[in-house]
Amino acid sequence: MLRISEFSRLTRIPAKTLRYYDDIGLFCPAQVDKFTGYRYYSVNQLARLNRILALKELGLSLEQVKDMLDNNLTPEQIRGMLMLKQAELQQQIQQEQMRLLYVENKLKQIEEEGLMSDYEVVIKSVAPVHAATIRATTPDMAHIGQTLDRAFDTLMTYIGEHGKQSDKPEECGITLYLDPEMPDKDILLEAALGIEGDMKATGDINVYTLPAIEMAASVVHHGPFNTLDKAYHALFKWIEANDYEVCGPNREINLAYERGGDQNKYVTELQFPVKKKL
Amino acid sequence: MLRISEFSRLTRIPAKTLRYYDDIGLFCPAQVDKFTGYRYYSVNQLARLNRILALKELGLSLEQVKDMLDNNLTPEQIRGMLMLKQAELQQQIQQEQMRLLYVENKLKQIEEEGLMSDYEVVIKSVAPVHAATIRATTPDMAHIGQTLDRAFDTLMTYIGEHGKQSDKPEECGITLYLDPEMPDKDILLEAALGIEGDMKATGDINVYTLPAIEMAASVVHHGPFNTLDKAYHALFKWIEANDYEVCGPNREINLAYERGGDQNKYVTELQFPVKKKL
DNA sequence: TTGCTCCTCACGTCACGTGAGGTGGC
DNA sequence: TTGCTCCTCACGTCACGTGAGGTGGC
Repeated sequence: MLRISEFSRLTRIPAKTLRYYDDIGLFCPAQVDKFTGYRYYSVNQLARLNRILALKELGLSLEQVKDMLDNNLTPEQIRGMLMLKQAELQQQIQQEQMRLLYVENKLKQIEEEGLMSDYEVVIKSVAPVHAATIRATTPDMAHIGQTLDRAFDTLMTYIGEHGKQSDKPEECGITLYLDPEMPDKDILLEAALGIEGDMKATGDINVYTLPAIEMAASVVHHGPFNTLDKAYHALFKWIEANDYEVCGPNREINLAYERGGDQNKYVTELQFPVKKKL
Repeated sequence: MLRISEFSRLTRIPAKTLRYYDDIGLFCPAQVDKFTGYRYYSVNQLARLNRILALKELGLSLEQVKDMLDNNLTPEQIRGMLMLKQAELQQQIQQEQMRLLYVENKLKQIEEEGLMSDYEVVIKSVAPVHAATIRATTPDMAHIGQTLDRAFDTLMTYIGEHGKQSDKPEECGITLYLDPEMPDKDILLEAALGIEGDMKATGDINVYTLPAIEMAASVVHHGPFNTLDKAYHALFKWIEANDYEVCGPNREINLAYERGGDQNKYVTELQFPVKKKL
């Protein structure tokens, strides 16, 4: 019989850990002195301990290891647990590789642009928006302001007469860009305002639910619209560098906007639906 | 100003998490009602929040994120943190890939041999052993028992006269196999017994410290020596399947052995120094 | 006998999640 | 007014590590 420190030295498992395994009933000493509480281990216990260590190495929790060893599971159950673990590990590896790419790109960015950039891109999901919308075109970005003002005016008037506007800040001014950019072509866009309850559509006005976006690359721009291109640029660069690709029409969300108000107080979120390449 | 639930919906961060970030001083509401304690957030806070989320996505801890945002670190410090994280991630990925391989092989093994095998291989380190040793050769494995008995007898006698034997169970009978297997050649081996303190060498007896093994693939065999080949077989198979390679002389450790005693009570550990391929 | 080893609490870790129980706001 | 939202504890998670304070073994 070996004392805990001897068994610890033999197995290279810290004594504290052996005590812990005893506490949770995973691996108990062959014998415990009734009076002193001293734990005594036998070399025959190495079989079980090695089984535990091997299963732990697979990434299973101690709870799962205990399950596998004590509740003699069917081969099917064991296969099931291992296959689940396999899938988990594959996912984790993917995630870590993504993180690694993030870190590498952040390092590059710091070298190129110095310290932290003004635009931090995050991946988020976007909820569906029940909205009234209207489509419009504009020949170039220089006139987009007027086009949108007119579109939103029409929408507001219509909603005021036929229903109720949503008061959620993220639904109070959404612009969708429907076409991928085409030089020498009009830009097709859709203005949308969230509404509460149902409402009928008429003529130019559509009423439907903008779909949720599972994965949107999002960036927030503070300040006037005429510097929005910087935000777009940062976003494109990030998407490219981190192996995403755009997979749907992008949106602009007016989070703080007042027509004629102080443009420095504007807050606009850009959302691009994306998916991982490959 | 937005209430916590609104800000939570907008950012897709659970309210509980926002409260937690407030608690730890990482991200506090723009305003807190003195009487009700209600938290109020502003869309202008999105800049900081996104910065936090982006850095968190890199795998940094909230503590580190706070550091980077609040203690305006030098670019060099920030680069340092990111490069450290990069190295950590690379290591983690390697580890997970190893685990994945373990799981896959365990699945294969279950298919081939049914449920759990008798031999669980673990990777462990082995401490250096200060020992007296003696070399011997044997023409084939059939005569190894006698060869070793003689070698250990000689050692014991010598140690009894010139020093003191170690009482650590893992040092009471070590056999090293010095040659890679060569058919038609004698097998060269070295018997070693741990000793306490120093001791002079004479003639055939060497006194030195068996080196530590950083990574040893280890398996424990219970029962008579004539079935040890099963343990060897399991070990070789495991090493091969999991992309390790042997990188030094292997050892047999007698953990429970009594000459002429009940062979079913024998416990023997096999240790192969290994390293990862590639 | 003295120092060594072992023992049992109890608390900390990390980023929250999960109630419990209570109060303000509309 | 009623139900909804928000608040603050307090506890749990996972696999231990880190003391504190005390006792048996050689």
